[in-house]
Amino acid sequence: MVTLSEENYLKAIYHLAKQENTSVSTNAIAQKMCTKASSATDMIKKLSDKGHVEYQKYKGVKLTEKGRLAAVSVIRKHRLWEVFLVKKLNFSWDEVHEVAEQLEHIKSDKLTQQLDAFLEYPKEDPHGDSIPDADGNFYPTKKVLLAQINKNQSCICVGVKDSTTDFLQYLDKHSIALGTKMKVISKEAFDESMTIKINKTQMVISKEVTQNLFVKINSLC
Amino acid sequence: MVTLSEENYLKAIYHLAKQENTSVSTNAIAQKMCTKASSATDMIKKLSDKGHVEYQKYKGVKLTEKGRLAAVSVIRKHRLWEVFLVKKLNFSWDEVHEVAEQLEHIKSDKLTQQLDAFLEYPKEDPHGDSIPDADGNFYPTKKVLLAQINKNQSCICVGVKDSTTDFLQYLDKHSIALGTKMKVISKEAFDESMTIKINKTQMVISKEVTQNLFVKINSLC
DNA sequence: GTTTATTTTTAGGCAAGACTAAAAAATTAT
DNA sequence: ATAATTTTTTAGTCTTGCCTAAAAATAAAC
Repeated sequence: MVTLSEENYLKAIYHLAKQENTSVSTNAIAQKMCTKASSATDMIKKLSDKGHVEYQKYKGVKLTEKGRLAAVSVIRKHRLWEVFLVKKLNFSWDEVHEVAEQLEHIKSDKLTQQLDAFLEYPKEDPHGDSIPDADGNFYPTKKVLLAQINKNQSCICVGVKDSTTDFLQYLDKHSIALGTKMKVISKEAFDESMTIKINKTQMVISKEVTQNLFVKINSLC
Repeated sequence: MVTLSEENYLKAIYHLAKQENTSVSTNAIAQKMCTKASSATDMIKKLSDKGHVEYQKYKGVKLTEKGRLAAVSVIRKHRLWEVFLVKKLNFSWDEVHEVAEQLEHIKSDKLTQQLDAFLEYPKEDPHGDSIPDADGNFYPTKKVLLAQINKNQSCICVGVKDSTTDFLQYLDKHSIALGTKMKVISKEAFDESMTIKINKTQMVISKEVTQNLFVKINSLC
């Protein structure tokens, strides 16, 4: 049995290591969890005892396969619930995270499985992040930052890098959502701003936006 | 802020007092919560400090209006989630309770409200129990036990009194579910068993069943 | 290659929620 | 009405997850 707190630490470690299984420092974990380093050390010992991480004093931690699966299971649930909230309950991008943080800890294999089916096996959450399958495997999409798209190329919004409320609200305000198609009209060398066309309307977006919006190249047009 | 544990105690007290606001004993609470009386006393003090119950030493507790609303809010969420699980995720009667026990503690007014709308404002959960509205008001259905239905009367199954797994599985096995229409063919004075007709098939059911199945009289036939 | 700064760990405490054992109040029986 | 029994409360402990302060290990600076 893995506690709620343990699940949150595992998730934090997973995200800090970002797929590669690099070693994660105690301080980094403490910072991500908004606790003190001593609290992180306590939890690290517990996770180590339970076989979720490999731990050597002063050397940081690495997730074991057991720990990775536990973390990915939580991430899978989090992302499925986000899809549910947006698709079925009309939540907007910036409202889902907090609730999904709670829902991700519900323990019921049948629930997760049936929810997945009910949502018709989505591959990505509303922020464009890949949803792992029940075995913990990801099928990542080849998303790139909008900044890397060339003039006259078309693309589809598939996610965000920065997921702060400010940015998500900016996008909502300018009618940019997951699945929105856009075409790059021009790029300014000076400030790296970009003019894009969505439907019939053109708009200028700053470097900050182009570097935080993930898109998939739309090969159809 | 009301903790998970506090919510569970409030719910237990509410159910023990069963609508009327009668006084509930420490022992009864402890038993319902599967803890010891001393633990119940501890929590009672905390709930009293927070204004959720009126408490006098050795005299038991009564819910305050604040406490009642907190309890009903949890019950509302529990029952809405049960409807969701059965209607949308194909859970059966006897599988929902455990999961709903977890989901009922998710804190998000918007979630509850949107879930209610998504389910099209159900009035009853899969066991036939009334779902309170957002203000904590119940609109109870006039359900009666099947035992009280007269010969040749028709009725619709709306719930169960005994919600043990054994009973729910018995019902599943005999194709009796929420909404199932049935007609009383005959009643035996000897053992209080009953012959009922569901669709075209007749079956004999024991006193134990008739006294644990809630039905609504079907005035249409 | 010491010395200084940073990171990490240890040690000792605190609050929540549970427990056991014993004391106090209330209830029941004689 | 007093004795016996049951219920409830108190007192003291335990575990989880957090904290602060101090010690130990590592890393950086000179």
